[in-house]
Amino acid sequence: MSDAREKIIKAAMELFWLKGFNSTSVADLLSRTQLNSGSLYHVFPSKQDVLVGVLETYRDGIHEMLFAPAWAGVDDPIERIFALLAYYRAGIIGTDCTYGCPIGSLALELHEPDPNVRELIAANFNAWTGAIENLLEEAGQRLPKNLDRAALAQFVLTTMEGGVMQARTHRDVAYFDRAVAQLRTHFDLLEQAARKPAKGRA
Amino acid sequence: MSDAREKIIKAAMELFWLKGFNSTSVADLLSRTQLNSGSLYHVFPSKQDVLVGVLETYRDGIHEMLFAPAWAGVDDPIERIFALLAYYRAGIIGTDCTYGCPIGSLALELHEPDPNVRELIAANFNAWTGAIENLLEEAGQRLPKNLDRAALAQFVLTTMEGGVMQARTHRDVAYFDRAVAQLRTHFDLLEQAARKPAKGRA
DNA sequence: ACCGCTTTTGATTGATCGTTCAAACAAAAG
DNA sequence: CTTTTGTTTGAACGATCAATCAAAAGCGGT
Repeated sequence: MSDAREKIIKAAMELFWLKGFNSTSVADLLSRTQLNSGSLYHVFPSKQDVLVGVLETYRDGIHEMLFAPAWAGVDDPIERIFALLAYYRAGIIGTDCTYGCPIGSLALELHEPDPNVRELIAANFNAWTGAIENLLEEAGQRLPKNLDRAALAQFVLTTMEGGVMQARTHRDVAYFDRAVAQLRTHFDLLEQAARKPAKGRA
Repeated sequence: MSDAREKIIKAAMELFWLKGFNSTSVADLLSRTQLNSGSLYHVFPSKQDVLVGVLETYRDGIHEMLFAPAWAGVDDPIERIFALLAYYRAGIIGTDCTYGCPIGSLALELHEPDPNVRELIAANFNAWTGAIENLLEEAGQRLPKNLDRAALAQFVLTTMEGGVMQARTHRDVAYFDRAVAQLRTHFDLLEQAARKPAKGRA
């Protein structure tokens, strides 16, 4: 079986993340994997198919690669949401505020993406927000009954992506922290509103 | 005086927005402006300096290019915030959900940006959030006294960027709308909290 | 008309891009 | 050993990239 495929995917995951898709050349992938071009093109029809493989790997491995480490030792559903954000925070710190979400960066870098690619990026977002939505449902009556859980789950992703973008741009985690703090306030206010009869909209 | 510079900047603003910086070739700029390469390189030392010019133009023109049209006929400070978001919404609709924030896209596309470029992107974000912060201060006692206005202003940008990213990825404005709706809820809850003695954190 | 300076022309450069393919090689089956 | 099938080699291709530069053209001042 071709372990070449795995080597390429692994290298591509890192290089696309570090340099982006367009700025990563096939030559970069070859030198990183110590393969020859023919081997790559024996496994992947084109560079774009490498990207497809990368996105599929992220999508299929989101639990063991992302959620499992982020949620280790955390059981409370709402705290798991903020534990996930804390996990991204660690990524920001660990890269000297250079961190970018691998999916989000691709989402904005690829301006005229292949339909397959765009749908795979969307599928990654769906896997992410879907897991958050489960946590929100698990939170039950702690949140307002009529709250749109899917919308709030998307909002958590919004906060993460927007916070990462600004932290990276300013080279300062504080921008991410402030975004998370605002989201925490939002959750606090929602929990507060769930406790007493709703007065405003929720 | 060189109107070549203006022509190039104008073309680059559109092409960088449509295709991104890396995917826009100097040849693209030349064919769009009907100039020769020598003319471009007479005015700009390199392609990157065109990007610098574009970012400076955005930064210097943010009021007349963005805020003025978005805020026409809207006076209430908080409604101006949502009028600005509605203006982005119009951009999403007008591009068949292909719209990306010109600055945000560059922020994520450029992985190892020149320090000048990165600071210019940061300056654009600062100009944006600074204007929002002014609106929040203008809102006065309608918001909790101890609310961190700068943090909330950044959160508005976070919401816009994250919402635009998701709407574009899913090719569906609803993702942007839901993000804005969550932010509206957040503002409602804050205004509500400002009215009565604060119970939770704010 | 002439000068000095700015601007434009556009062919050309060398580098790098993604991709190809005939040939060599490896491994398993007959 | 022979054949078949799958995999790797790596030089080469044409396209495209950002950037160059000597020569030509424009132009205000005298």
